[in-house]
Amino acid sequence: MGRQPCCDKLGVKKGPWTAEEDKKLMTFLLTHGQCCWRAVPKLAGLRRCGKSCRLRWINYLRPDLKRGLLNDAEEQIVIDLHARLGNRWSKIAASLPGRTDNEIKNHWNTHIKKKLVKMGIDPITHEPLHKQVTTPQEMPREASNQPANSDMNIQQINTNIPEHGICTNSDGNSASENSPSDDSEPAEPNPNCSEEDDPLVSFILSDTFLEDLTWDFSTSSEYSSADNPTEENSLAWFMDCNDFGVEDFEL
DNA sequence: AACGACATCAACCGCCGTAGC
DNA sequence: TGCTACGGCGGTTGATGTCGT
Repeated sequence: MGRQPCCDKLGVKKGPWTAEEDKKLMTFLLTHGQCCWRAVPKLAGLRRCGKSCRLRWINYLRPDLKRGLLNDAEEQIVIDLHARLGNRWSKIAASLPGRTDNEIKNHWNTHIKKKLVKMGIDPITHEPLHKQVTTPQEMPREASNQPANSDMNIQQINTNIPEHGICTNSDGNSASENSPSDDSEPAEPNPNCSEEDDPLVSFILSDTFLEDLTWDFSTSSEYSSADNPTEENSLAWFMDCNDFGVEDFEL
């Protein structure tokens, strides 16, 4: 026998979350922390699937989330990382504190994609649209919606592939815009645009940066005393960070 | 003011890798 | 060793909001 089922489908509520459900989930998680998601709905008194609770917390309730549209700098980071990583939204989100993979994915599909197309850049390959020559050999890659380097692992990507995107050339355009990568092979590192040349990219891709993303809300000094974080402090932090008011939770 | 088209985004679905039994 | 649940991920959907006519 394996484990017990994740959640019995019967009696599990779906659809938009109510303020009361949010309150229950948030209070539970702030009090007990994240344990096994399967147990969360039961312990928190929710008729939801554990997966649903996890998603709600990560995408909406998590106190360290940023609100609002991505700014230009964040957008540029997304574009650059997408050029390297493809649709690995969670990896991209890990480089943007306070942003979720879902949020970035949505923003990509609704804003950035169109912006790139307007600029004449293929949002999938990040190459100029007019250079797109579809050969039979290239079809599978396009069909899989992956960039040329998608089969490389992250380490390879971070160490081997050319760095282009945020880096700008002398015209002020992003290097990826004018990338002469007509061949589908991983190009040699661009001497004019390397990771080392771009401190922002270098920092984002460094282990130090990623390790700093602890998301440990309880350690936020502004809203919790350093040695004794309380639920009240956490709630205060949350209320400051979210655009709905206290009255929504009837607190 | 009413309607349809389009845009946005929260949430669901299904798949995959990992780990427990 | 194989089965199964868990956690996580990316793709997709549908409800809602906004804009144009």
